[in-house]
Amino acid sequence: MPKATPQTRIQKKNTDAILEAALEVFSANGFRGATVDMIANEAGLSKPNLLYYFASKEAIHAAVLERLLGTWLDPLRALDPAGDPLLEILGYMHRKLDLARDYPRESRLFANEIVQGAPRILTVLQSDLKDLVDEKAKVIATWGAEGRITPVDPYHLIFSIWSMTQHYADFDVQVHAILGPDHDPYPDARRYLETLFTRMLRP
Amino acid sequence: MPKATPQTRIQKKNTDAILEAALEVFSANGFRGATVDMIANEAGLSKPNLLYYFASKEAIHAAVLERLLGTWLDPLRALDPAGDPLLEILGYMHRKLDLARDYPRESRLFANEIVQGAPRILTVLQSDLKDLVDEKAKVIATWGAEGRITPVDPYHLIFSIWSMTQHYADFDVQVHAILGPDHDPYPDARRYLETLFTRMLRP
DNA sequence: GCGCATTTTGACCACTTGGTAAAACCCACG
DNA sequence: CGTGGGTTTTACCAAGTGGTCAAAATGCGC
Repeated sequence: MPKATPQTRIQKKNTDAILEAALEVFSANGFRGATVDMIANEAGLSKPNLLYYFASKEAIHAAVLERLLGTWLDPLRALDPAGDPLLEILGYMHRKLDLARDYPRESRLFANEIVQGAPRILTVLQSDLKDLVDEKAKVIATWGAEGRITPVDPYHLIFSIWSMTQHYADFDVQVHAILGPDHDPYPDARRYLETLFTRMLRP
Repeated sequence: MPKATPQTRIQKKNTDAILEAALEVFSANGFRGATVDMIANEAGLSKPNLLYYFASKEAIHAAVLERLLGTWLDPLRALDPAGDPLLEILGYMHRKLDLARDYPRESRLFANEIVQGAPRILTVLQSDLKDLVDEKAKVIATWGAEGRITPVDPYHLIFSIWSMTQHYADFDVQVHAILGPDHDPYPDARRYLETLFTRMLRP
């Protein structure tokens, strides 16, 4: 087994290839639908070789999730209590929409996990995510109480930003089934969501 | 193999039990995560006995999906072009939210299927669903053009209703990870979504 | 170019899984 | 009764799966 922190050039190259391949395969098939062989194949390695770098299928999945978690939480972390309320919320929505457009596989990976009960990340949701959301919900509630935006339930405001932006990544095939396969939904989505949040929140 | 349309009392009882069990198991584990044994067990039958009623795992899945499709499209079908625009859209949103609350397994079944590329229902989405959405989008666009509601992109309006309401069923464990396991989110969600759509759409 | 640690492979295993075959069972009807 | 249709079970595959292991191949510092 290689050391905990990859050191040699070849270790870094292979672990990177494995994580990239695992993201591709897990996001497209879910945990149980993915096989170690698929991931090894996608990474250009043999199955035993892949298992030389990661102890098990679970371990690969955990590593992929952990690597993504930061990226996934950053847009909310960046919501600035000192900024202009409406612009801050619109900015958060824009960052999440960009994330859905640029990292759809990551979005689908989380979606797969959570739809099936989040057995592998529930504790992280209950600690890190909850703490972060509680903190930012308080900020938004204050803005509402001060009359700087329309007072709305801050938790459900955050849920609505998550759901509407991630929808374009997670339900991508449904969106394209309706709008046509060549239609890029993101420009219109951006305009629509801007209108929606602006009209709802502007005092 | 039993006839195409169940006739005997015992056939009806067993096919019903199988479809109910399959909904439970498929929605909780996805297609590949579900096993025929799990479904048989949940239905109180042996595996070969279950396969006496349905030719294959795929056949069970197809039957469950088909049975649900009507239920899933009805709320949009009921949107009345002759009604009051804002009330019609709010009514649609309410019906979808009630569906998420009362039929979360059905919602998750679709979510699982679509997140993984909808391999088994893509054609239905491209025909039945698309036609219905096109029709209702035209109605909403007319309301906007007539100034009876704020003009917004009707397709993205429909997407936003889907995503925000289904979020409470599909991402249920995440919602509860943040709000606490005993918190019922639906009353607050209803108020929030009413505010959101009313403020966005009221001319 | 030598020797050692790292990396890769081929062969293999135990277990799960979807599905089958045929015998056994049930039970309404004559 | 008893018999014949529908129903259920027992025993069983073949394929696929996650994972192991020892040996072979390959770097890489000296």
